[in-house]
Amino acid sequence: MNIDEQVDYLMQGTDYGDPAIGEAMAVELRERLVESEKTGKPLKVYAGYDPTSTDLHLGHTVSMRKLRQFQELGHEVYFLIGTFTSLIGDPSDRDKSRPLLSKEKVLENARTYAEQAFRVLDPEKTRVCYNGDWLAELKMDEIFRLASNFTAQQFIARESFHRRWDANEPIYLHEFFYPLTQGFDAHHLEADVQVGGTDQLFNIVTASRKVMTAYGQKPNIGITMPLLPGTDGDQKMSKSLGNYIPINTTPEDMYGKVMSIPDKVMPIYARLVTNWKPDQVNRFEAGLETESLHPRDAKMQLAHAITSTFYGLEAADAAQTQFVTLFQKGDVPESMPEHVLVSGETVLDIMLGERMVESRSQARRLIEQQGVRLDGVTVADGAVQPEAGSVLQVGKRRFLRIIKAD
RNA sequence: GGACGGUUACCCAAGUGGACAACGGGGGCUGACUGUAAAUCAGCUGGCAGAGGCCUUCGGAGGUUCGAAUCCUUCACCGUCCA
Repeated sequence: MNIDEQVDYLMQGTDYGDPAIGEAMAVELRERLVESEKTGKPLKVYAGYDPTSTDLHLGHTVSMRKLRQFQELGHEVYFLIGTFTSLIGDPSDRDKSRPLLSKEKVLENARTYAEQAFRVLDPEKTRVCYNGDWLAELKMDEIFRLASNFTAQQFIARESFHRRWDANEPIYLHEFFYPLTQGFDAHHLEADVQVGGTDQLFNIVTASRKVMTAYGQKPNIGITMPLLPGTDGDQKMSKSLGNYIPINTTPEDMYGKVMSIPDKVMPIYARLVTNWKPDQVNRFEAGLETESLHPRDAKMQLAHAITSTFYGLEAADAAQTQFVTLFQKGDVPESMPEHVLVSGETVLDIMLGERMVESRSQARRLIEQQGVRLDGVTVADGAVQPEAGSVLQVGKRRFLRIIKAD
């Protein structure tokens, strides 16, 4: 790829709200790429992820894919785990402050982050770092120096703070420091490029660049990507909203969760979380618009494509087959957990013993609601004693094969 | 430090002495329907027991009362405003 193609490739899919910012960033990126080619020094590219929970999800992979593209072009990627910043909590686009996490919790969450990230990133070309390593060492005078580059008004003007200010809701002082610490990360890493979601626009474009400038560095280039909506199709994907698709799950679960997204967000998913080429995405969207592509088939393609990038083609095929069997044909899956029958056991006993339900009351309720089947026949009475060889189905998704002891 | 307000089930939130296992919404679950785990509609959503009974729950502890989520005391935590 020549430089212009590289710029196009790297700017593809970015979103800045204000197109002027995007153009400015593209120009700077081009300069930086030219320079890198001349000196032979790869660009330092980073994105930070706050370990506020144990799971990375599809939403995180949007920026990770962008990092991956930089890797493909030979640049150096820093996968920054925000062990320090997550203690503060990013106030971006939140209307509530987040409770402070404990240090232990953060470290526990961070433990498998890198591992999960390597499902997208190239481990060979990725450096993992933790911002607690340097942020915890910051001295007060340095923090003051950083803070003196900003005014309270600049922060209050941000929508997330503004809303809270008007609503008389608390804005804690430490929340102001989040963007500063992020800026310090960029400074510490001597980053050329910082990748993040559009909600990071202020943190990256205003805060980080200003901090770097204050340190006499060349400000990093911001690459901001659109936010991926969650499975509700409305709000941004996040664990706390429960509308997320984790990376660390089963292929079947991932496939099914993608199938549950509303039709309207299929194009965004195609654009942000598949490996499809732009013309492929365009064909997909056009197919949906002209209705030459059936929405169900489209979603199946999407689910298959997404699942296969994380688990491989074979697993995606199997997940698809299972989905068709279970939900389109209403059949029983090929494999399922087994339960060794103890004589005298009732359906109720088994449901509870195998933790298919949390309590006997819940089991009773399910039976009343006709949600429990034995070999496809609705169970009317929890006291029924199943025979070995039968299949117990609870709800749509939970299956158990009852086998006899040998 | 002062004034006022708050703490209710997974989340938001009503309830201010009995009819409260606690309105309503969200979420979740089940069923019907379907192209999907979408949308829509209906039901369920503390536990134990099963003909309607018992136990635990409304920040913690104690008290008043035949009876308390509701009143009193006290403790803890939180918020807004004023300093």
